[in-house]
Amino acid sequence: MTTASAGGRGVRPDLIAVLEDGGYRITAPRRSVIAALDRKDEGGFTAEELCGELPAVGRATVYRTIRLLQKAGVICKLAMPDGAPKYSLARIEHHHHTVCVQCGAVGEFRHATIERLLRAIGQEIPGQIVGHRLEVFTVCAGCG
Amino acid sequence: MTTASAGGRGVRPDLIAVLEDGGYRITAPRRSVIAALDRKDEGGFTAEELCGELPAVGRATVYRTIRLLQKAGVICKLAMPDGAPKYSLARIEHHHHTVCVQCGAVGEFRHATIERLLRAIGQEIPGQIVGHRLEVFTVCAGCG
DNA sequence: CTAAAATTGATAATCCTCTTGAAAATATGG
DNA sequence: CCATATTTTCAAGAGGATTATCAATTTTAG
Repeated sequence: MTTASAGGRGVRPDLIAVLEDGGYRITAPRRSVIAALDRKDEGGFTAEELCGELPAVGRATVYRTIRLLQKAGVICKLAMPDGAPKYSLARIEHHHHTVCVQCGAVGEFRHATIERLLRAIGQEIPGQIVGHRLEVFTVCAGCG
Repeated sequence: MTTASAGGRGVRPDLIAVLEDGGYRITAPRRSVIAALDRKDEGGFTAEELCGELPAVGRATVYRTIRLLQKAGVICKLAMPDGAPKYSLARIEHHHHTVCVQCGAVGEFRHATIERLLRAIGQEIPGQIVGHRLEVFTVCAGCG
């Protein structure tokens, strides 16, 4: 298994490049948002949190940038146990999340067997699998 | 693997009994909600949808009854790909969901390997696993 | 440098889900 | 039946996330 949290923090995607590749302009506000994201180490974040960290950037722009990066696949939107939305930077290409039910900290992990398993399931359920979401709820080390 | 949808529709829990066991009163509005749930065959439902089907039952009561059944474990709250909440009746004890990204139909399935896998993951991630959520997004047979 | 095209930002609006409060109705044990 | 605790209702609204508006600003190609 691979974790983004413990030890090697996984690969940090070059978000600027992602925007460039998408044909978007590299503006100061976008740089700010990306810088803030780069500063984030672990744990996921809410849109509002990001807005708070970037008083100089308008809320709309923060949301718009999140959406861009989401479409590009480098940000995932995920749901807390209660359904509240949270975002997390995709450091591992394809991965799943752990969410601490106490503090809300988000981690990433990848487990090859899961992918294999999903393929197996795909052959058994009607219809075609186009995606999935796996969230493991935990009480993290800090909260335990 | 077991599916609730295809073929045998799984076991329908006795929702009235669930409430009785919980020490709750069996009232007419609760019967209505339960009857509506029993009528539901597949696909999950939104709270608002249920309210619409039961004009005689107050919204608050619908929500409260959902919550009761949720706590009792016979209704699951799940999230559509966009995060919108939806509920589904738990016909299979412990299970996961398929969600059609086109029509939103929800199915249930169970795959023993997943449970085993989660246990394996538990030994590798920090903290303690207290739950999980697995949703497989599909384009269902009808929409394909 | 210049103009066209893209982007921003402040605010308010919007959309949703879900909860509240107070009064009226109902289930249930004895 | 009665008394009592539980439940229901309705309407209003809390609360949250996200989006609309649109004039003003900024980027970028040429």
